[in-house]
Amino acid sequence: MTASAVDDGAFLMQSFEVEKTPYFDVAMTLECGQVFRFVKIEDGYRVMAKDHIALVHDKSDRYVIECDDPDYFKRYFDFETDYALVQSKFKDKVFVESAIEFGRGIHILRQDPVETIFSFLISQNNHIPRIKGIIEKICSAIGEDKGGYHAFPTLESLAAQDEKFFAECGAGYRANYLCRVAKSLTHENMEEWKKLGTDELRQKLMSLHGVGRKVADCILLFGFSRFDVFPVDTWIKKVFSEELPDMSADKMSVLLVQKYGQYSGFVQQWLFYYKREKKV
DNA sequence: TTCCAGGGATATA
DNA sequence: TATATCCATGGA
Repeated sequence: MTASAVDDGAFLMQSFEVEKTPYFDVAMTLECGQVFRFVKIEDGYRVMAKDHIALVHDKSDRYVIECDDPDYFKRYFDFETDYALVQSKFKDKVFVESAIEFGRGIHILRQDPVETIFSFLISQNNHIPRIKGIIEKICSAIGEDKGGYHAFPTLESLAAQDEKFFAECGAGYRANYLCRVAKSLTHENMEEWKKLGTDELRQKLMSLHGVGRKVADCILLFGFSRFDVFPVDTWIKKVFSEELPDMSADKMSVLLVQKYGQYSGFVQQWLFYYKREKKV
């Protein structure tokens, strides 16, 4: 769908602007693998998040963000964090500094916890283009029709589906995970989960069928804004294949959090993007 | 055509 | 605790 096709939508009543700096780049932020519900439009991106939508227009000196809820997207894009300060903490790490130079404009999005749980369940052993397709099919099928786009489905509507539904959306063997997790989450209170410490919250997440340490850490980072995590996937394994040979992903994750501390999540994302995009 | 992907569950030792 | 195998699917 083109921008003009949705420009007249009743949901795009407000807009705000963000000055361009080296520390925020919409393309990097969306394309770095942390989020799956966005499409490229002529002058920027169309972003769907939970039940919200935004059109991000890339002007020469600024971004103009048309959306249904400016407060939601100001928080979503994380304009509060001082990324220059975070990046300044890693000047002495040679490889990390190269990765920062390459992905300087990445922000860690503040995504909806439930949407993040289902997105990263689908992500396991899967390619990013296909992950996007599966999520889109699920949203189109059972997400609320907002007039021009579909919201991410509510937990109730996800829990009402059987395994066959998720399989027909292309989820493969993960259909069983999605179905079971939807049903078990209806007994949980996300607001209470948000109050938990990182380790305790990880245990909660890993108790869900199909959620291991890596997926739990992605959910912690992107869905609960916990930065003291270091998700280790196939790309991060490649980054550390010489430094940490023959080490399990879980063990590597623990070790890397010890090494990079409270800002581990940022480091992980810079390295992931650098390795995957630049293929170094 | 084969390989591989933002892995995890399960069985086995 | 550590390792091997299986899992659906489609992009490259």
